[in-house]
Amino acid sequence: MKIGELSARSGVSIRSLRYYEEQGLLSPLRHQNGYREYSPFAEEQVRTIQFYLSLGLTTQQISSFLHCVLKNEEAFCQEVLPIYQQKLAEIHEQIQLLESIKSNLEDRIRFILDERESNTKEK
Amino acid sequence: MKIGELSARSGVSIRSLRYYEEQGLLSPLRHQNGYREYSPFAEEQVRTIQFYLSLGLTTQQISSFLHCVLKNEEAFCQEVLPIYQQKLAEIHEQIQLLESIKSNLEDRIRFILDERESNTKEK
DNA sequence: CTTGACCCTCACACCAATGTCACAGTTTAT
DNA sequence: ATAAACTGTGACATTGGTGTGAGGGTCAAG
Repeated sequence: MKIGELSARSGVSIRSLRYYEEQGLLSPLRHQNGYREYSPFAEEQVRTIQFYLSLGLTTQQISSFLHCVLKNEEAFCQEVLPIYQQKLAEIHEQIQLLESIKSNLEDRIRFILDERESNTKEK
Repeated sequence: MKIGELSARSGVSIRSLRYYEEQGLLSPLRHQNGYREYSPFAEEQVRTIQFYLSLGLTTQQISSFLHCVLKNEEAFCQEVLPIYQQKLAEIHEQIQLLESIKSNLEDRIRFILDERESNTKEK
């Protein structure tokens, strides 16, 4: 199938499909006219890529194990676990930061509301 | 004081001080030679800016209320509360997203480890 | 007067996936 | 045959605070 069809089937923009190829995640054949020809498996492959992207992995990380996970169980691919663990640590750190900002904001919002209330009563 | 001193006192890079000015957060006087002259209050002002930035606010948001909070109690400045609330909502959303990724990663890590273990026992 | 330490402005780089043009060739349908 | 619908490459924009460097004034101490 050609790129437009793959895009329609997978819901991923043509731009992104070309980008994935540039990053080594897809390797469609080429027709003599230069058009990309994707195998029927490409659709699932694209969904797999999208899934890993949704976990916050970069195309570079994905490219390091995609060839393996497409042919095997994920658990079989040694490269995956350390990347997951590293990503989990990053996520954890980001959550910590956001939680601390959240507390800070909540405190200050509460303070402002309290302040307003006491000023209202005061009068 | 000149920019180098303010930078040293506040711990904020010269580059950032100039950027804050460009964004309307600081308005130092200028000497005839073009050098910026900061008042002694600038140090606290810069710390205030840094604090709001650490809450994840943009310079644009900060500029909308900085003039007020520098002269009044924060609770007095009407512009602050809606910005805090909006920011809190964003943070909340981001945390939700990260938490869902985190669960996903944890599940998959657990699965991989389980898989390895059962394969080990199997043999 | 010269050296070194400041200061100035302007501008590109960054991070990374995606959107969006511009411009051009190909195929398909009318 | 011509227009519409695809496809190709290339390149810039996005986000926003900060780093960094070029190229050039200013000033104080030796």
